[in-house]
Amino acid sequence: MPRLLRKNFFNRSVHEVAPELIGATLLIDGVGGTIVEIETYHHTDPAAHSYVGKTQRNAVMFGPAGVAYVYRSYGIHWCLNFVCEPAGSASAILIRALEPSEGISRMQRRRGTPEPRNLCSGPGKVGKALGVTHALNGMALDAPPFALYARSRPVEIVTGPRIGISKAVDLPWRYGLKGSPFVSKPFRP
DNA sequence: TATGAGATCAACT
DNA sequence: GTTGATCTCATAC
Repeated sequence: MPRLLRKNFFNRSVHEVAPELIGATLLIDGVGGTIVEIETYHHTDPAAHSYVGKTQRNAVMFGPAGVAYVYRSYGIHWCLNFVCEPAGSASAILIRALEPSEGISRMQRRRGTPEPRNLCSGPGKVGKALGVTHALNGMALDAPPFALYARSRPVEIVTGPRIGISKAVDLPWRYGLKGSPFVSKPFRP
């Protein structure tokens, strides 16, 4: 049986947590799969929502670790983050892509496409496929509807610059599962 | 394969 | 009024 990740798993720096999340399994209401791509954001990072201080939108980033931070992206998409580090550090990990494994038919229905490689290959797609909404903002990651399982075998990790940002574009804070065809964009060798 | 527009909203200038 | 931690579809090469 896989090991359930508890809240205190997130009570560390995003850069300690991130590599351990690659290969872990994320389910929401029984739907999801293996995490293959994430990005980290930190309060000292100009690209982070929390960089400019606490606002109504990013408030949960300033609270305890081990909860979800959900925000509306481009007015269209819901994007899911995991809040890390002790309270007040305002850092989080953006879930960018999954390899679908559970509830695939529900994801196909929500996404309107049958292609497994296209179900969760981007933060907005993950949000839609897993039914993420604002209602999940601030909710604990170790209680329903969330379920997070540690990876059961070692994985090879690749890193690179983050995607879709205009500040701090060179920081290599994008993490991926090496060779996975389910990432949002290929990692440069 | 690559580039561009439109969708749509909260935060910020 | 402008800008995004984006995606899809259309049109062009």
